[in-house]
Amino acid sequence: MQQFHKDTFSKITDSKRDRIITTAIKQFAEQGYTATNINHIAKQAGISIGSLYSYFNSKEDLFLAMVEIGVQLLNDAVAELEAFEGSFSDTLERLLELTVRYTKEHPDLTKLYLNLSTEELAPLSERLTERIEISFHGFYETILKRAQDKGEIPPETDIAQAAYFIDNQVMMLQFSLSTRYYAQRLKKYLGEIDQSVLLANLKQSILRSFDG
Amino acid sequence: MQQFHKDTFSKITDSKRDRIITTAIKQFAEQGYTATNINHIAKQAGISIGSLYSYFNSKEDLFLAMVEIGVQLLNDAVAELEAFEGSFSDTLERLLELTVRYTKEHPDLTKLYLNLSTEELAPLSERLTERIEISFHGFYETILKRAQDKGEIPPETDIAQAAYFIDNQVMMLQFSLSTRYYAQRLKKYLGEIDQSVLLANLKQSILRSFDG
Amino acid sequence: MQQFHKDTFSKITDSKRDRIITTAIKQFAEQGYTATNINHIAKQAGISIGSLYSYFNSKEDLFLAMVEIGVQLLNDAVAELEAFEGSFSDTLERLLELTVRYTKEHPDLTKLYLNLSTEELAPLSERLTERIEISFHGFYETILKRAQDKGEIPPETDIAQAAYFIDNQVMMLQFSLSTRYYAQRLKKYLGEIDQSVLLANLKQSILRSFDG
Amino acid sequence: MQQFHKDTFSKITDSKRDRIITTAIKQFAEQGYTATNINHIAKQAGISIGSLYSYFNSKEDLFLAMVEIGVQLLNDAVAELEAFEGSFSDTLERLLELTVRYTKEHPDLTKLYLNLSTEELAPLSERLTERIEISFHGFYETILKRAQDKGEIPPETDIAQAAYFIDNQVMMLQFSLSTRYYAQRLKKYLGEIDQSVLLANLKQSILRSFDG
DNA sequence: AATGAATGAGGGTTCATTCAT
DNA sequence: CATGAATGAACCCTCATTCAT
Repeated sequence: MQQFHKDTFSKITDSKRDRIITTAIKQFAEQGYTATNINHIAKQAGISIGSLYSYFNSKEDLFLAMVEIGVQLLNDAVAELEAFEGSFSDTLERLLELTVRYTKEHPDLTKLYLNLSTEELAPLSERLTERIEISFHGFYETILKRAQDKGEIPPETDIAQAAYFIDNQVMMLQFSLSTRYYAQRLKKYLGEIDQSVLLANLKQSILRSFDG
Repeated sequence: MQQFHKDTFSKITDSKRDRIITTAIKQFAEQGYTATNINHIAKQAGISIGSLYSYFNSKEDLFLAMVEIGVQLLNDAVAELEAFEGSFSDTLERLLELTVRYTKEHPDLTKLYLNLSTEELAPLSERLTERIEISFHGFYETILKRAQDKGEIPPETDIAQAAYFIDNQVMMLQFSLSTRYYAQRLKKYLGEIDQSVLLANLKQSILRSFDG
Repeated sequence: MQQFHKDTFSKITDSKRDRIITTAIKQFAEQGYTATNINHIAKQAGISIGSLYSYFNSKEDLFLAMVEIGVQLLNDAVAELEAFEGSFSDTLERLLELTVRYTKEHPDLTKLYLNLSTEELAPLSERLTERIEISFHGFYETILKRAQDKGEIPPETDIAQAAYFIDNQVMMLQFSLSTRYYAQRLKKYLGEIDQSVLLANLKQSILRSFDG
Repeated sequence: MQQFHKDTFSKITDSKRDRIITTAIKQFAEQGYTATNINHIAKQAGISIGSLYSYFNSKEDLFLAMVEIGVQLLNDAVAELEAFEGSFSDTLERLLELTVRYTKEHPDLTKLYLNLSTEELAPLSERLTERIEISFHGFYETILKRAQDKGEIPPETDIAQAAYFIDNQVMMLQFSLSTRYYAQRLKKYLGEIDQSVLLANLKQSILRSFDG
C-alpha cells in the first residue's frame, strides 16, 4: 500500500514528527488546502523547508499524510469499541460518547475531513479511497448485525442503509462539535442545548427508527 | 439588508448576469474559494476583469453574492412546499423529492454550500448568518407542528430536535447527490442503489423515529 | 500661449468648475500625481468621467491646469503687493504676511507645488516653465532695486542673488506652513514657536544680511 | 531601534546589496514612490522579485530602508565635520563644500529626500521621525554655540532660529544641485552662475545676517 | 454635451518547489 | 541529511482612457 510520506519521515525524532503533524494538521484544518502555506508550516514547526521536502514529496502528499494520520486515530478508537459486548443501546451510547470525545480531542481532524470532502479536493480524496472510512463502515455493520441476531432490531432491517443513516448523524455531530459553521447551525436549531441531552435524544431517535 | 453586489450588477443584461453567475458558481463550487481565479471567471464569462470589479467589490463579495443566490433559490423552492397541505408522510416525501430535484438541478450550489461550511470560510459565512438556512429551519418547524396538531407524531416530540435530525439527513442527502466524495461514500455503504428506494427508506426511517 | 484645459471647461457653470478645481487640487496635493485617481476626482466633484475628459485631454493636463490656477492666484496676490510704496522693511514684512495668508488660505496649492518640484514631475514642470515663478522673481527684483535706489540696501548688493536667497526662505516658510513634513521639521528646530516671532526674526535676519 | 529590512538583507554579498540599493534609490528618486515599480527594481538589480521580498517586507519598507541609508551617509559626513576646529566662517565654508560634494556624489538621495517631504509620503516619513535630520540639527547648534562662545556671532543671537534659517538655505542648495526643477529655478534667478561664486555669496549672506 | 460601463495592461505580493552550500 | 536563499508564475485588484448611448 502506497504511503504519502518518504521513509525519512519515519526516522526523525518523535518530537519533531509531532511538531510537524500538529502544525500541518492545524493549518490545513483552519485554512483549507490551497490557502495553507507550506513554508509557514515548516517555520512554525521549527524545521526548514528543505527538510519538509525531504519528508514529503509535495504539498499534496503532506496533506494526504496528515489525513491518513487522522483516519488512523479514528480507526484505533473504533477498533477499541468494536470489542465491547453490550446491548445495542449501550453500544450506540458508547459510540456517540466516543465520537464526542474524539472530536473534542482532535477538532482539527474533523475540520480536515470536512475540507477533504469538498469538491476541490476530490482528486486528492480519490488517492485515499481504499483506506478511509473503512473503520466506521465495518463497525456499523458489525454492531447492527449483532443487534439483529440478538433480536434488538427487526430482522427485516436493511443493515447497510441503517448504517448509512446512522453515520450521517454521527458525521453531522462531529461537524457540529468542531466547526464554527455547523456549531452555529446547531445553535440556531437547538439554542444553547446541553450536550448530554442532545446525545440522549439522538440515541433515542436512532433507536426508535428501528421500531415499527 | 446589506447586499454583496454593487448596483451596477442589477443593471446589466440578463444574459450577461446569468453568464457571470453560472461561471462563478461553477468555479467556486469546483475549486473552492481560494483556488478559484477571479480573472478566469471573467474570461470564461466573456467579460473583462474590470467589469467584474465594477459589479463586485472583491472576490469575497462575489463569492457571497453567489451563495446568496443559491440560498434564495432554495428559499423559493421551500416556500412553495410550505403551502402544501397533505399528510406528514406525504409532505416528507415531497420534501425529499424537492431536495433531490433542487440538488440535481443545481449541484454546484450544494458544493458551494459545502465549501462555505468549511472552517476556512467561517469568517465569510458569518457575514451571511442572518439570511442562510432560515428557509429550511422554519419549514421543518411548521410541518412538524402541523403534524403534531393532527396527531401524526406524538405530542411529546421535541420539535426543534426532530427538525435538526431531519435536516442532518437532508443535508447529507444533498451532499451525496452533488459531490464526488459523498457520492463515493454512499456507494461504499449502499452500492449502486436505486434512488427511489433510498428516498423511500429514508422517509420510513424518519417516520419511524417518531413512533415509540 | 498654450492652455491645459479644453474650451469646454470655460463654459461650464462656476459652481461645477469650482467643485472640480477644489477636488482635483486637494487630491493631487495630498496624494501626489501618480497616486491620485482621476475617476475618484470626478466622482467626488459630482461629475462623470466622460465630462472630465471633455474638459481636459488627460490626467497630465488636468494636473497642469490645476497648477496653473495656483500660480495665477499667487501672481494676483503678488501683483497687489508690488503696488505698495513703503520702506523696504515694511515691504518685506508685508511679503511675509502675504505669504502666510496665501499659504494658510490655500495650503493645497503649496503641497501641489512641492509635488511639482519633485524629480518625478520634472517632465511636467517643463511644460510650465515660462509661466511659473515669474511673479515672485520679478517682484523681488523690483523691490530690491527700489530699496537700492533709496539707499536702504548697499549699492554693491547683487540683486539677483539676494532675490534668490530671500525666495529660498519664503519657499521654506510656505512648505513649513502647509506640509506635515516641514511643519514637523520646524517644530524640531524651534519647538512650538509663535508665528509672529518667527516672521519678525526672519525679517530681521534677511534685513541684516544686507548690512555689513 | 526598528529596522526596515529583514535580517536576510544583511547577509547577502556586498555586491548584490549595493546593486539593490543603487537601483532602488535611483528609481524611487527619479520616479517617486508610487510610480516606481518594485518588479522593475528587482529585474534591474539582477535579482528575482521573490528575493527582494525576502529582504524587505513591502515596497514601503524598501523605500524607508533606502531613505535610512541616505540619512546614515549624511550623518557620517556631518559627524566628520563636527570635529573640525576652525573659525565660524571657515566652518560654514566647509559645510557648504561638504553639502555640495555630498549632493553631487549622491544626487539621488536628495531627490529621495524631496519625495519623502511630500504630503503623499507624510505617513511614511512619520515612521522615520526620530532618526532623520538629527544630524544637521545638532551640528548647527554645536557650531553656532561655539561661535557665540568665541564671540564670532552676537551673544543675543537666537541659536535655534539661526540654525533653522541656515538649514533652509542648505536644503534649497541641495535641491538646486540635484533636481531639475530647482536647478531650473536657480538658473532663472542667477543665470549660468559659477558655483564657487554662489557658495561664497551664500556664506557671506549668512555671516552678514549675524551682524547688526 | 453628458454619462458611466467597459477595457486590460500593469502593480504589489505570495508561495510551491529547487538546489547550492 | 539539513538548510534556507532563490525563483518567477500566478493572483487580486486598480485606473487612465474610450466610446456607445
